[in-house]
Amino acid sequence: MRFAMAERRYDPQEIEPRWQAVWADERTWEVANESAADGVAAPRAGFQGVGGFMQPGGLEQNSYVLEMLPYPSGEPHVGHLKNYAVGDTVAHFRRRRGERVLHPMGYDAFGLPAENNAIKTGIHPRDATQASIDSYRRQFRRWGISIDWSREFGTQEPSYYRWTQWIFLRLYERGLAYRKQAAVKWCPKDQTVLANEQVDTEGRCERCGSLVEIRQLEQWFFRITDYAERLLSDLDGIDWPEHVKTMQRNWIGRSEGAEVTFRCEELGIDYPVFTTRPDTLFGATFFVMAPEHPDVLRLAEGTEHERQVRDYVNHAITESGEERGDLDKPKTGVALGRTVVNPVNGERIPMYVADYVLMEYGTGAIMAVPAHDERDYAFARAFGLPIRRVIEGTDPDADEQGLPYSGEGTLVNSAPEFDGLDSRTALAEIVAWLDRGGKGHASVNYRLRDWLVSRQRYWGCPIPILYCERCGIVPVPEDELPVELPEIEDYTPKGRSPLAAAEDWVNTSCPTCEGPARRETDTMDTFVDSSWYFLRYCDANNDRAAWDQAALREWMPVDQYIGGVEHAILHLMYARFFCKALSDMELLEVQEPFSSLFTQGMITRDGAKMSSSRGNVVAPSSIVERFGADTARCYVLFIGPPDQDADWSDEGVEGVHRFLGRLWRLSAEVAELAGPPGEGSPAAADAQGPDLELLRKAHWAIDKVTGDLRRFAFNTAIAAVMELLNECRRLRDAAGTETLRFALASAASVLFPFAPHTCADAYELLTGTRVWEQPWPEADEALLERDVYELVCQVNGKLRDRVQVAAGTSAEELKQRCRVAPNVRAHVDGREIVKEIVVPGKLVNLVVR
RNA sequence: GCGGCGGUGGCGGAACGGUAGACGCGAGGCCCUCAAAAGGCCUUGUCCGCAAGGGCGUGUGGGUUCGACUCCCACCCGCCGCACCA
Repeated sequence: MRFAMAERRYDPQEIEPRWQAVWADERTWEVANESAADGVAAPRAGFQGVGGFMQPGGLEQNSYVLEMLPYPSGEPHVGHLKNYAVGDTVAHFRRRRGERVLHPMGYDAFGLPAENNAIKTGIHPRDATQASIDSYRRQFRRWGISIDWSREFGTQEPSYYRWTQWIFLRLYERGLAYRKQAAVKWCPKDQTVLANEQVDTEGRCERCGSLVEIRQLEQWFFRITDYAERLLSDLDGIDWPEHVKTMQRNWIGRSEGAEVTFRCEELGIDYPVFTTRPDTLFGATFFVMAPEHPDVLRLAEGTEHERQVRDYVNHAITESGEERGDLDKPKTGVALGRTVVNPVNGERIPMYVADYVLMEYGTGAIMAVPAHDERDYAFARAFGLPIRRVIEGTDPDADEQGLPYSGEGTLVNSAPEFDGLDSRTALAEIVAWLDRGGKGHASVNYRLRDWLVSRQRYWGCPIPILYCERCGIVPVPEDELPVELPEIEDYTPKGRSPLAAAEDWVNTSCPTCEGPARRETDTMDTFVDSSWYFLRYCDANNDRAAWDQAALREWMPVDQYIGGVEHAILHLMYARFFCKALSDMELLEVQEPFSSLFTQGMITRDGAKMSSSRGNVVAPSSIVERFGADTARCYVLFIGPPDQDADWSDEGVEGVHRFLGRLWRLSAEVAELAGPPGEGSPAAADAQGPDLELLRKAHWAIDKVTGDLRRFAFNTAIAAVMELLNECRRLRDAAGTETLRFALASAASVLFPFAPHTCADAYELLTGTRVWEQPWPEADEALLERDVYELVCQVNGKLRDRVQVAAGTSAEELKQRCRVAPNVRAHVDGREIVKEIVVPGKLVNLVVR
């Protein structure tokens, strides 16, 4: 036994802070802007910068690796740990491959939890937020994440939100920020309005779960709908998970069709409707408006239905989204006592109000074609309205009972010039006919609504707008930015922003006419703050501008973005919109912020989401204290494929910890035994026996980890290093110390992105050098191929034997070797070989009869 | 209802159409120790068999193939989106 066992203890609590101090002192992970003469710190003199050694010509590629910024509340949870473990691994891997990597950190620090906490405790949101930020920063540093801390900021800092306001004003100038009166979604618990995206399917606030109410309010919106088409089509060009793209496509909800005008002759008003099936126009037998439609009451006024309509509308608009959205409930509605004229045939059809028509979509009114639409059909049956078939399906059997039929087919009962046409042709011709007569036109409709950004809350970015009695809406002049949040006494929301109570702050004078003016008291949706933070990182310390274009050119777009799938629509769509809008203003040169997106899966415990109410929360800090940061990081990556959900296991953590301990201890022992590094590196050419075997395994592992890192298969990458270490342990007595040194150094080198402290330490013990300054190792192709391998011998596809053969053995020879293998003979004897399949390097399959 | 993802040992999970179960956990046996902790060595899909070996095995049923966890068809189950979007 050459090695004394377990003499040295693996002590991450000593190792990890030691290396963290080196990286902090030397500012190892900072990158300077090449373009910049601004505030971004340049690396310390004398330090070459990571990657510089790889491409002496200075040809390094810049790359930008970013994890979604955290909302700081309390201390980070395991979801953060996984998020930053993935990002840091990617960042390290890219650096070692010669890229200059921008890997910054910040905090999405405005938001309701801090404000609600202030209401409860009286602690200023600013102070509570600052405490959380400090705690997050402390943890991230303790995790050893390779952050460029010189670019850190929080979105609540005036030096940041000054530029959020500046962007708001740019959007306002362009007409992309506007104010309008609308039916908006109001959360009664959070006491603020919400954007459509922030209300879930059941009509609940995505933050607190309360059922939202609808209110008529005048609010600020961003005109994201102007970008619907580009937001949709540009999805094709970005490397994002398909399911995220699908979710965005569904959310944007593009549909092609036509807008057709129906005229109410009694009142002389035109009502356009959107339809995707203008080919069914002749089948329209009634007309339906949403209860929220502004004309409904006016239409019914003076008719015998007035009272009924009024009652129905009142009921419908107070009904919750959940009740109204119930698909199983029978259709309800009330006749308006008015008619509209179908433009294609001049028919007068009755008007109804019904809650199955939504004000938010299309024009808030529809033509109803009961024969060819399920919902209209249900309504027609309930109200005894005529059903007229105008499309005959292609399937002749399904016809008579087959209503409603929503497929394509041949037109019937329409007009002589259209009857007999197939629905597609008819659709085009009918639209053309409408267009000629000024009765309609082809049209594209989107489900996407404009982004409501006003919030009636305190702890957010003030909207930089004034209301002047004389001049109306006046933007705050740029040189007066930021409009800072005033100090207030009472955060309690009262249906309007708490800022409204800050009289001294609210009352100001108009910059144009110098008359009295009042400040906008709403703050911005916090998703505004996070829609551009990745731009600010590129030039984080610029106090003259939001950014310098040259800085953006250097880093944007983000090469690899990493975060949770819960932002698939919200943040990821808003950020895309900002990019497009800013680029139209020539403030930015990219159209898409995130070239490549990775969405990590959730970590659950006992199959359930971790939450303090369930009491199943695993605090990363407790894991780090017990096992060290490297164990915590490796574990969350080893647990399974990183894009899938995974269940936490305490035993699994211990397993990873044992592995890191074995790696470190064996490295320490080999380093001690082998003496100072440098001399006698193992030459592959003359290695043989166990040395060759171990060398091969090392190169195999290098190759495997490299490939796995490229495809984000972190779990199998770690498994490969485990295999290499197991091989080192198996051969520790048989192989030479230099071979062992090489094998262990290789293990430490490729595991460094996952477990940077342990690997930096082991690597230094073994080689006397800093692993992060070494280029990523390359596997020796020659050593990846075996000179002997195990040939699998199958009979009728079943494994019957294995034989050792030399690499390069001919197919004929392989067949022969297979045929004579003892257990193969037992299965072949007395039967006829009808076919022999040879897969060189793998197997031979004998087909017998 | 529509769309997406998934279903493999006791558990988490591996497997370019080519040895199913890598790696880890757990479990069992053993070593070290006065003992414990830590560490080390071995076994571990399942059934039959002393063994050699054989049968069965990747949600279900079909198909393609010399060969299917992998490809095709039809289902079942679970999770996640979306859903009266005209």
